[in-house]
Amino acid sequence: MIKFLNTLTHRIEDFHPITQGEVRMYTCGPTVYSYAHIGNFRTFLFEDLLRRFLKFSGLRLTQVMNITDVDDKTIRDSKAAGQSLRDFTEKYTEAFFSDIATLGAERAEIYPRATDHIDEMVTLIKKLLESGHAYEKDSSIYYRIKSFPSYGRLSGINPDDLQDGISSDVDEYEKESPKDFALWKTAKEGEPFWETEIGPGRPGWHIECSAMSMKYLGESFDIHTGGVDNIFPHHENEIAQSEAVAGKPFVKYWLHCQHLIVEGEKMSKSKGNFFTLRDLLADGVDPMAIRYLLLSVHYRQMMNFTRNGLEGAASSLRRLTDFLRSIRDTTFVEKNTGDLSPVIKEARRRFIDAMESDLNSSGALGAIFELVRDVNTALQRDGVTRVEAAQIESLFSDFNRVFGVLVPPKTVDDQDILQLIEERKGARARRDWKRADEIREKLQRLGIILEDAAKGTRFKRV
RNA sequence: GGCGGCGUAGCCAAGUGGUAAGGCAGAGGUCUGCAAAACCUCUAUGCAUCGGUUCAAAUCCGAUCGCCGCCUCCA
Repeated sequence: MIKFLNTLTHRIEDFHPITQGEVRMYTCGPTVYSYAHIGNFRTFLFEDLLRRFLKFSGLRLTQVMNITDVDDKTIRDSKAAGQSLRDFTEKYTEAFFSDIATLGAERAEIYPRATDHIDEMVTLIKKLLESGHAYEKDSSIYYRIKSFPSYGRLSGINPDDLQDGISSDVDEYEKESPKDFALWKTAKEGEPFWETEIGPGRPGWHIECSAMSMKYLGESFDIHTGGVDNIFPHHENEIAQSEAVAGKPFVKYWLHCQHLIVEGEKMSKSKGNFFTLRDLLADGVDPMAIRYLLLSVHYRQMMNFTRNGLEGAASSLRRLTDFLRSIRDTTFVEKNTGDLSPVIKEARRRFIDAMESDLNSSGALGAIFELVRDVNTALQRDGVTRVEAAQIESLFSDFNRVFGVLVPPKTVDDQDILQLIEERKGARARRDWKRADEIREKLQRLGIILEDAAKGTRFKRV
């Protein structure tokens, strides 16, 4: 049974999709005004892990991830760049797709752009105006929080307790209550706007997610995710908007990913610890090590992203890939002293149990690594049978369907490397260790590690 | 001020009542021409501190200390 901690109830709950066998999920996507940073990717990869595990569990899945391509920041920065909003956001949208592909994330079914759904948003706003949940003030339109009694349920915030800080009202527009939020912002000089039935202007941030999620997933759907910072006000506002229109529960399970810090400090541009994927790749970091590291810590746990951790993740990953290779390279035995089948079965059970427990990825990895040790021990002692090897391959294949951290080894059989290995083989046969070591060292300088195994010499890149 | 989270070895981290998973790093050993990989052994009588409940607590309760988040359209 899959269980999730539901932000809405603060409880671990059994997961029962609204329609049996089918999951409809909305994951808050990027605001495309710059390259996404490592913290953003933690959330996106958490969503990818969730996506993969739901599918692995046999559920049919429709995932929608929005692209926010109009808001204060995209407008501000496109202006600064001297580009149209569309051209500007297109650049970062493409960068986003390219980055998540590098990190091995599967594609969602639908990636709706906010600017392609202005009509849907206008329709919602009109309904909110008609029902008295929204009001117009100086040509902008606001949501009246007082009109929605359960406002604050998700975040546990009582609107009356909110500090009326000066900064909470950054808009110069007038509102009935400072806590009310903008659904529609009237057109301003020099800013993009849409000519609509509710006047010229642009949407507020929250309404896009209500409009697009309901359009593609229906008025009630199963899962909605995002970073913890979205709980309030973004997701709270989405609930208020959507339920006021539909009159039924908006989302059944809310899942929120905790933030990360970098080298023990909150990530910020001024501290210089603000990493994009490109920064890390330029530093020679393996994207799969980043993926592994980000997935290895439970998603609700604050994680500390460090250089040290990245190196550790790369080593852990290498242990897994080396293990798989030794399974593939080994000569099977007919019979061995210990039957591995129950061990493999137990590892699979523990892996799935952990993942079903609110995506306990650390526990799941623990199960995999224990199997690795047990099988390596068997390999050392006896060897494995063909049947056992097939069971291990099958488990690892399932593991990788969920984690997606093992990439097939590059099959670039570099002719020069093979030739040098062949030459070294001859040298070793002649017991010409000097020449053999020269070749090893030469290749090592090129990042090629030679390993002399029972079945001959093999190489890997570091 | 309001709401919430966290504190487990050098580092990362699982474990929410039954006697401390796992990974990385480190030390010693086995194997190997050397090396790598792998394996074996070692590395927390203890889970921030102090009390309490219990036959039994890292796990439940209370207090204290420390760190952090949200309440600002930052994942």
